[in-house]
Amino acid sequence: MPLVPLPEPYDFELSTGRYRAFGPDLANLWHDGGLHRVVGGREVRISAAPGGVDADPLDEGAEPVVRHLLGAPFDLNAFYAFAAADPVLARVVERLPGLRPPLAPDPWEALVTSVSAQQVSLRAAFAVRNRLIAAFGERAEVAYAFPRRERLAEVAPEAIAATGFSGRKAETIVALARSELDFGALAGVADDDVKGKLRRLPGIGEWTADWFLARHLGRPRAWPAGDLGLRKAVSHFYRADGMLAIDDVRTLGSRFDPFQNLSAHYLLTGWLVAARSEVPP
DNA sequence: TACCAGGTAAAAA
DNA sequence: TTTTTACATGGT
Repeated sequence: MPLVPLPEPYDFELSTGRYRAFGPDLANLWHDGGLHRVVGGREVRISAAPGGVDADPLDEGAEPVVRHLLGAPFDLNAFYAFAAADPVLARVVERLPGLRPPLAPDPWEALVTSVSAQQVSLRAAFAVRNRLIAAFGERAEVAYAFPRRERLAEVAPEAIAATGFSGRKAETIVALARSELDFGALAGVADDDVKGKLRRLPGIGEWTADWFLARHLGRPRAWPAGDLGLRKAVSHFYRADGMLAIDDVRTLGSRFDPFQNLSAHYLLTGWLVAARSEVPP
């Protein structure tokens, strides 16, 4: 089988939890113990393997996408050494060994995905986004290719709203698709400038720009301070009671420098796990 | 039935 | 300048 090596430790099940926790994601579909995604028009099945993952079929050009999808750019060992100095973070990290946050391989998909999650619960976001994918994406075997930017550039906002997006979000997505901005080129741009360019687009605020840095570009210092889940997680682990204000979360982020992104992912996942085990069935 | 959920922009105060 | 409101859906 075609092995894609990943640095140890790596826990495939734990790391792909995002694609199961809030319902299925038709473009990154958990199916029969593996993660299915369309890469270059062909569906690839990714499954756990010693030393990394198996990816089948693994065409030339698919391996970088798979590696990005699985969060290969993150330096987990450096982060673990860093986290050991913070007793609170250390406890969270110890309970999640091998968690390597997945990254959205495509900038367009990352942006639309974040827009879909603005304001609403992730379950609602997944449900609505799946309808967009089914309506405008192309199905391969079990998974769908995420709708292409060129495709959504030519549809009316009303057609997107018909899949469950608010009228405002539907207009945001069409405007994104039609904008002049080269999303791929943002990979070579500094964090603050990426945020500046994205925030000039209608419907894109700081939260969406922060998650683009965190979940697509994998920037080490990305810290979505305005995120409700992160606010709850940080408040849970670093404060006895009450919820921290956004500005307090932003300030607290410097404590994790230069590992804000990994810290955010570990705190969010740790909080999710803790919140689940608190409530008896 | 209400109310909240990984926000944003525009209106009102 | 700061605060309030509309937005659409899914889960509880």
